[in-house]
Amino acid sequence: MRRSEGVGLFAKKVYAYLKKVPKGKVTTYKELANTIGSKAYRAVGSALSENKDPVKVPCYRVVCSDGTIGRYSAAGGLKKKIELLKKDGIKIKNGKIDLQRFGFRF
DNA sequence: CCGTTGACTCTTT
DNA sequence: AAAAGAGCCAACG
Repeated sequence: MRRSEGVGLFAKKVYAYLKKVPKGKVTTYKELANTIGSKAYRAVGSALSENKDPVKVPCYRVVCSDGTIGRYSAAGGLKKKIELLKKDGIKIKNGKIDLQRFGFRF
Protein backbone atom coordinates (compact mmCIF):
# COMPACT_ATOMS: atom_id res chain seq x y z
CA MET A 1 0.00 0.00 0.00
CA ARG A 2 2.02 2.84 -1.19
CA ARG A 3 0.21 5.43 0.82
CA SER A 4 3.32 7.49 1.30
CA GLU A 5 5.82 7.96 -1.47
CA GLY A 6 8.91 8.45 0.60
CA VAL A 7 8.71 12.03 1.75
CA GLY A 8 5.39 12.41 0.02
CA LEU A 9 5.18 12.69 -3.72
CA PHE A 10 2.45 15.21 -3.34
CA ALA A 11 4.66 17.54 -1.34
CA LYS A 12 7.39 17.19 -3.95
CA LYS A 13 5.06 18.40 -6.63
CA VAL A 14 4.01 21.26 -4.44
CA TYR A 15 7.59 22.39 -4.11
CA ALA A 16 8.24 21.96 -7.81
CA TYR A 17 5.29 24.07 -8.87
CA LEU A 18 5.84 26.65 -6.21
CA LYS A 19 9.33 27.20 -7.53
CA LYS A 20 7.80 28.04 -10.89
CA VAL A 21 5.91 30.98 -9.47
CA PRO A 22 7.63 34.15 -10.75
CA LYS A 23 8.83 36.77 -8.35
CA GLY A 24 6.31 39.44 -7.49
CA LYS A 25 3.42 37.01 -7.85
CA VAL A 26 1.63 34.69 -5.49
CA THR A 27 -0.43 31.56 -5.76
CA THR A 28 -3.16 30.02 -3.67
CA TYR A 29 -3.32 26.64 -2.03
CA LYS A 30 -6.22 25.78 -4.24
CA GLU A 31 -4.58 26.73 -7.51
CA LEU A 32 -1.48 24.88 -6.50
CA ALA A 33 -3.36 21.71 -5.69
CA ASN A 34 -5.44 22.04 -8.82
CA THR A 35 -2.33 22.40 -10.94
CA ILE A 36 -0.85 19.30 -9.40
CA GLY A 37 -4.03 17.46 -10.25
CA SER A 38 -5.52 17.09 -6.81
CA LYS A 39 -7.96 18.88 -4.58
CA ALA A 40 -5.97 18.38 -1.44
CA TYR A 41 -5.86 22.04 -0.51
CA ARG A 42 -5.10 21.10 3.03
CA ALA A 43 -2.37 18.66 2.15
CA VAL A 44 -0.65 21.43 0.23
CA GLY A 45 -0.47 23.57 3.32
CA SER A 46 0.70 20.66 5.42
CA ALA A 47 3.41 19.90 2.92
CA LEU A 48 4.62 23.48 3.03
CA SER A 49 4.75 23.37 6.81
CA GLU A 50 7.34 20.66 6.49
CA ASN A 51 9.19 22.87 4.03
CA LYS A 52 12.59 21.29 3.77
CA ASP A 53 14.03 24.02 1.57
CA PRO A 54 12.81 27.45 2.63
CA VAL A 55 15.27 29.08 0.27
CA LYS A 56 14.22 27.10 -2.76
CA VAL A 57 10.61 26.97 -1.71
CA PRO A 58 9.30 30.42 -0.81
CA CYS A 59 6.22 29.29 1.06
CA TYR A 60 5.43 32.91 1.83
CA ARG A 61 4.35 33.16 -1.78
CA VAL A 62 1.35 30.96 -1.12
CA VAL A 63 -1.80 32.59 0.19
CA CYS A 64 -5.44 31.75 0.74
CA SER A 65 -7.83 31.74 -2.19
CA ASP A 66 -9.67 34.77 -0.85
CA GLY A 67 -6.50 36.82 -0.69
CA THR A 68 -5.77 36.43 3.00
CA ILE A 69 -2.22 35.63 3.95
CA GLY A 70 -2.96 32.31 5.54
CA ARG A 71 -0.26 31.04 7.89
CA TYR A 72 3.47 30.87 8.16
CA SER A 73 5.32 28.46 10.40
CA ALA A 74 8.78 29.56 9.40
CA ALA A 75 10.93 32.00 11.33
CA GLY A 76 9.36 35.40 11.80
CA GLY A 77 5.87 34.03 11.66
CA LEU A 78 3.02 35.57 9.77
CA LYS A 79 4.42 39.03 10.18
CA LYS A 80 7.61 38.07 8.39
CA LYS A 81 5.58 36.53 5.60
CA ILE A 82 3.86 39.82 4.97
CA GLU A 83 7.16 41.62 4.96
CA LEU A 84 8.58 39.20 2.42
CA LEU A 85 5.57 39.61 0.20
CA LYS A 86 5.88 43.36 0.29
CA LYS A 87 9.52 43.00 -0.51
CA ASP A 88 8.55 41.04 -3.59
CA GLY A 89 6.58 44.03 -4.74
CA ILE A 90 3.19 42.75 -3.66
CA LYS A 91 0.84 45.29 -2.19
CA ILE A 92 -1.19 44.15 0.77
CA LYS A 93 -4.49 45.80 1.49
CA ASN A 94 -5.94 45.51 4.96
CA GLY A 95 -4.11 42.24 5.43
CA LYS A 96 -5.24 40.93 2.06
CA ILE A 97 -3.61 40.51 -1.32
CA ASP A 98 -5.04 41.56 -4.66
CA LEU A 99 -5.23 38.20 -6.34
CA GLN A 100 -6.56 39.99 -9.41
CA ARG A 101 -3.16 41.56 -9.82
CA PHE A 102 -0.70 39.29 -8.08
CA GLY A 103 -2.37 35.90 -8.35
CA PHE A 104 -0.27 33.84 -10.71
CA ARG A 105 -2.06 31.35 -12.95
CA PHE A 106 -0.13 28.34 -14.17
C1' DC B 1 -6.95 -0.23 7.05
C1' DC B 2 -9.32 3.07 10.06
C1' DG B 3 -9.70 7.41 12.61
C1' DT B 4 -7.85 11.92 13.52
C1' DT B 5 -5.75 16.07 12.08
C1' DG B 6 -4.56 20.06 9.33
C1' DA B 7 -0.36 26.58 6.47
C1' DC B 8 -7.83 25.00 2.98
C1' DT B 9 -12.28 26.35 0.68
C1' DC B 10 -17.09 26.78 0.01
C1' DT B 11 -21.82 27.37 1.60
C1' DT B 12 -25.09 28.44 4.98
C1' DT B 13 -26.57 30.80 9.39
C1' DA C 1 -19.16 40.78 8.82
C1' DA C 2 -18.32 36.78 11.48
C1' DA C 3 -19.08 32.04 12.86
C1' DA C 4 -20.33 27.38 12.05
C1' DG C 5 -20.94 23.33 9.14
C1' DA C 6 -19.74 20.38 5.39
C1' DG C 7 -16.40 18.75 1.97
C1' DC C 8 -11.93 17.82 0.29
C1' DC C 9 -7.36 14.91 0.35
C1' DA C 10 -2.80 13.48 2.08
C1' DA C 11 0.11 12.27 6.15
C1' DC C 12 0.48 9.89 10.75
C1' DG C 13 -0.31 6.59 14.48
